[in-house]
Amino acid sequence: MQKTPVQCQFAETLDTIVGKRKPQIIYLLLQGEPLRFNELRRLLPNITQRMLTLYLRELEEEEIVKRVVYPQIPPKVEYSITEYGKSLSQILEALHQWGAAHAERKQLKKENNEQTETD
Amino acid sequence: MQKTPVQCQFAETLDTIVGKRKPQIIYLLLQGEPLRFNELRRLLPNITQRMLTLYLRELEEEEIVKRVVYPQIPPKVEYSITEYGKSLSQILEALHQWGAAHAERKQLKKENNEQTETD
DNA sequence: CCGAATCCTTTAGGATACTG
DNA sequence: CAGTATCCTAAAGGATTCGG
Repeated sequence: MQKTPVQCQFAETLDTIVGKRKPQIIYLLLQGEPLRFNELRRLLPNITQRMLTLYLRELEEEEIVKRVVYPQIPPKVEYSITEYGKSLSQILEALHQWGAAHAERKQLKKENNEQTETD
Repeated sequence: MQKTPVQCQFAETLDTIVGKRKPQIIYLLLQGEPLRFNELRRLLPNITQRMLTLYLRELEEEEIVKRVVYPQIPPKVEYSITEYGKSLSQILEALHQWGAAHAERKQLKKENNEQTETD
């Protein structure tokens, strides 16, 4: 019985959340309100139907997101976060906060460079 | 003055830590001990010199990792985590733990499927 | 409204050989 | 020992078109 290597732990998690706009999709659904396909589309600037569909299928596959089809004309499909998906909340928040701090730091560094260049 | 969109916060962070073995490199250096190039190579199964170099350069660029060259023959270079790099610790831990839990869940699900297939 | 199917471009990652 | 330099493949992302 082989212990799962450290490497895989990261890979498992990152495979789940990595993708150009996957984190944002999860983040939007973590707000609690179910969202329809075209609502998500509007909230994700310039995303193609293909990519949105792909991301949602992947998230559905891993039971992060629940897909509910209302059999009516015109069709209506709602996506919402699952209980399991909510377990990603801390990670997303951590990523979000670090990103903000990082951007700030970059900005400061840039200003410092501009400062010292004129010395 | 435009507010940084939510999307970018995730992108900033993920750009920093995403890569097939980047998280593991950070994780290894977070242990505290500086590591030499070939030590890292040994600790990262099957990584090529090229990829290790690339990852390290990227991390150095973002000041996550500090590179120290000892001018001697044969050459000696040590890589260590920076104070700033340590701020990634929580994120890495969170990813690590979720990955472990996720793997466990997957395993349970698989067992359940095998169970119900024989009903 | 919510997709599937097809085709195309870009990038990440790797194999291999060479060097101060 | 610690890298560079080339070349190559697979996968991610995207543009566009079609359909129930």
